Amino acid sequence: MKSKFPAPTPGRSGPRPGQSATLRMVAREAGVSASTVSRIINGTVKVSDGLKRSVEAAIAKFGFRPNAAARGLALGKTSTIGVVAQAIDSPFYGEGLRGIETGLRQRGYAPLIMSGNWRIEDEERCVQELIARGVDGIIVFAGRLSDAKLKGYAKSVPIVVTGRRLRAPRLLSMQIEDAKGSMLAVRHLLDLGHRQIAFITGSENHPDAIERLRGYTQALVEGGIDFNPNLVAVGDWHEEGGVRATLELLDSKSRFTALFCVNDQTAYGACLALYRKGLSVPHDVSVIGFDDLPSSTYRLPPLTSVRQSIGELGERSAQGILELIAGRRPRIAAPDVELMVRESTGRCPGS
Amino acid sequence: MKSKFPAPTPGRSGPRPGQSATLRMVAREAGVSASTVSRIINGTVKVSDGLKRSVEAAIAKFGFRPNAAARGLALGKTSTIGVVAQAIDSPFYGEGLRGIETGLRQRGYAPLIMSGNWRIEDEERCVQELIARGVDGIIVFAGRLSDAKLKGYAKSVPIVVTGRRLRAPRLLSMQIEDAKGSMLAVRHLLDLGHRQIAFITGSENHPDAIERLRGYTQALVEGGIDFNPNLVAVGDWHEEGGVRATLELLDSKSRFTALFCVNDQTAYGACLALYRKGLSVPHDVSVIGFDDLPSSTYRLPPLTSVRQSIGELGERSAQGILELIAGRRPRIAAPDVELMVRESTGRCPGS
DNA sequence: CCGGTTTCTGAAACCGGTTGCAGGATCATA
DNA sequence: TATGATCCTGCAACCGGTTTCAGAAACCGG
Repeated sequence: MKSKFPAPTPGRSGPRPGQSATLRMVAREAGVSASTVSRIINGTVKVSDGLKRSVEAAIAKFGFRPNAAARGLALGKTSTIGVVAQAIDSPFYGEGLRGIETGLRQRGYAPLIMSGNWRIEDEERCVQELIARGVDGIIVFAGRLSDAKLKGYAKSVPIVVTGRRLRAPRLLSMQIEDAKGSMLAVRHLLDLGHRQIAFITGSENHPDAIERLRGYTQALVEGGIDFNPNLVAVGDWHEEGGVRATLELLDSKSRFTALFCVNDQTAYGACLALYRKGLSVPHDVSVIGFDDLPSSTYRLPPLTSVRQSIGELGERSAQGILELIAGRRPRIAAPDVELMVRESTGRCPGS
Repeated sequence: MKSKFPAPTPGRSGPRPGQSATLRMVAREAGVSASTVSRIINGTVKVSDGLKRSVEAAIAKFGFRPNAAARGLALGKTSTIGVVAQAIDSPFYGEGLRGIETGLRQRGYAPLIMSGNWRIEDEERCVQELIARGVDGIIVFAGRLSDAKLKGYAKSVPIVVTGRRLRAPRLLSMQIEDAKGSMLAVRHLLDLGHRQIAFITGSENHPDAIERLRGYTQALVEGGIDFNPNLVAVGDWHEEGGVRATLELLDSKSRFTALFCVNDQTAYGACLALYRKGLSVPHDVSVIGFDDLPSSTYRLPPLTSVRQSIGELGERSAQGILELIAGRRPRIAAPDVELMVRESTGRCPGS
């Protein structure tokens, strides 16, 4: 009953030259059964010292590493966490992914990253693909997927989602304090004597953008200033949108001495546009961003920004998903926002 | 002979609420055998129309997606490509990873990304871990691992490595034309009348840094200028190193009117340091970077840089690894370097 | 109307680890 | 020394797909 079954010949590549060793090969080499080797590797039970030594020798000899697919199949887990990002190449996501990787690595998990490209259907495809790949959990980093869908998916796999507030079993959401961050920024500008403060938002219907706009208006009102819709322009979260929106603002009749941008990349664009128009930051216009990307420290001038430590958020997401997997109900919140004052903001010219 | 074997109870989580359907469940529902369902899904053989329809109905009903671990085990492949990056959060790698993901996605592969953190031992751990996870191939994006090790690993799995030239079976290397890029940059500066051109390198023993330095000296020599070691400073590939190195250069007695940096991030730091010292770019000093990161277009002033389309490099790496997996010997080279002239370079003040 | 194809379909082996159960060896106790 | 408790280890079932082989059904021409 050994091998009536002919070699399966997977694909056309044939048996690999360096074909990795199997558990049974190690077992045969060490003169024990596969179960014993497995138990030694996982430390499931104690085995006699002699055996242990010889098995370890055999493992070393073959350079054996248990096949993850087989192990995953048997255990029903893959030690892999799916991550849905939106654009793997944006500095924002880069930092978050680093945090996630760091958080997962130390527990023996690895991230399987996919990009949603800000498209709801791409995102959905990602989630399904990840589930099919049997990830043990999914982290949705700032997605667009509907709450209902997310809850539904949470039935088949634990989910951590950032950027919204949502309660469901086996799901953890972490909301950045967008409004609070905006208020910090605007208050800082008010303190500097600015009264005409413009705002460049992201895509108009994006929840984060909406919240940040809300914080902006609220802080203005608290400062006794009327909200002026002409001082709000629409960007696209990227530098390009920042340039465009800033030019629009400058072309409109409304004057402003300070500019608060929905994120740092938008602020970068804004600074460039101001520079093109011969305006100096912060002399003529103060500029504040949101996110505090690492490179903001090195802008000219260094950009004042609302810090929301994305890296930390990533690490916490990782921690959260692992807790969920362990069956616990984690109570983890996003890190606090905080204003990093640098050189792109200064006293209002006239004041 | 149904189930004398008690439920294995994987972990403590028990059977999941939304436990995904299995092939046999679908088969039972459709009144056929598992083999038939498998064949229909993979299109291995033709089946009668009626069966096909009812099986598809059953699949849809359960929302069935074949378990990737099981499939991987049976097929001996995982449709996953391991990627060893160095720092997932650097803009450089971000762009490369996007390219890789794009290239893989369309062929049904997904990247499993790990960070080597520029440490050779981390990198090695990554590669081993990836192999254990049964990836079908590995892309090493600008690594430090020795050529010999790499060749060794290539015996167990196809490898694409960027940033060096190396020939081995089942291995494809793609070398960026570092020296050529440097020469483009320096020649541009020479054309603008600069004669004192400084250079900030990366970590001193890094192959890319060495090559870029070589291109720099060669272009100088061709321009009839002696190489002056006092005009070379050491950075760390990051903004911080650029700042430090620039300050060192300024403090030294050697004057310079142009500054070529080993990469864009270093150039960002250099610009900041110049700004701090009251020097204007490009009025007092011209600055050129290398990589042409997306954000370089939006620097103040927009940075002149040697473009080496990392995204394209990533896509080609993806294409290369898939070719290797298919058993072919791809002939793919890195994209050409090209100088993007922007506003951080201008005519030499005195000329 | 029958033997020979051709086409489908199902049973079962297999991928490579994990683990419940049971049997043998070892040890302690009466 | 007999006997029950404790340890250790091997057998074999199982995870969930894939694939070979063989048998059944449908189709062919003679």
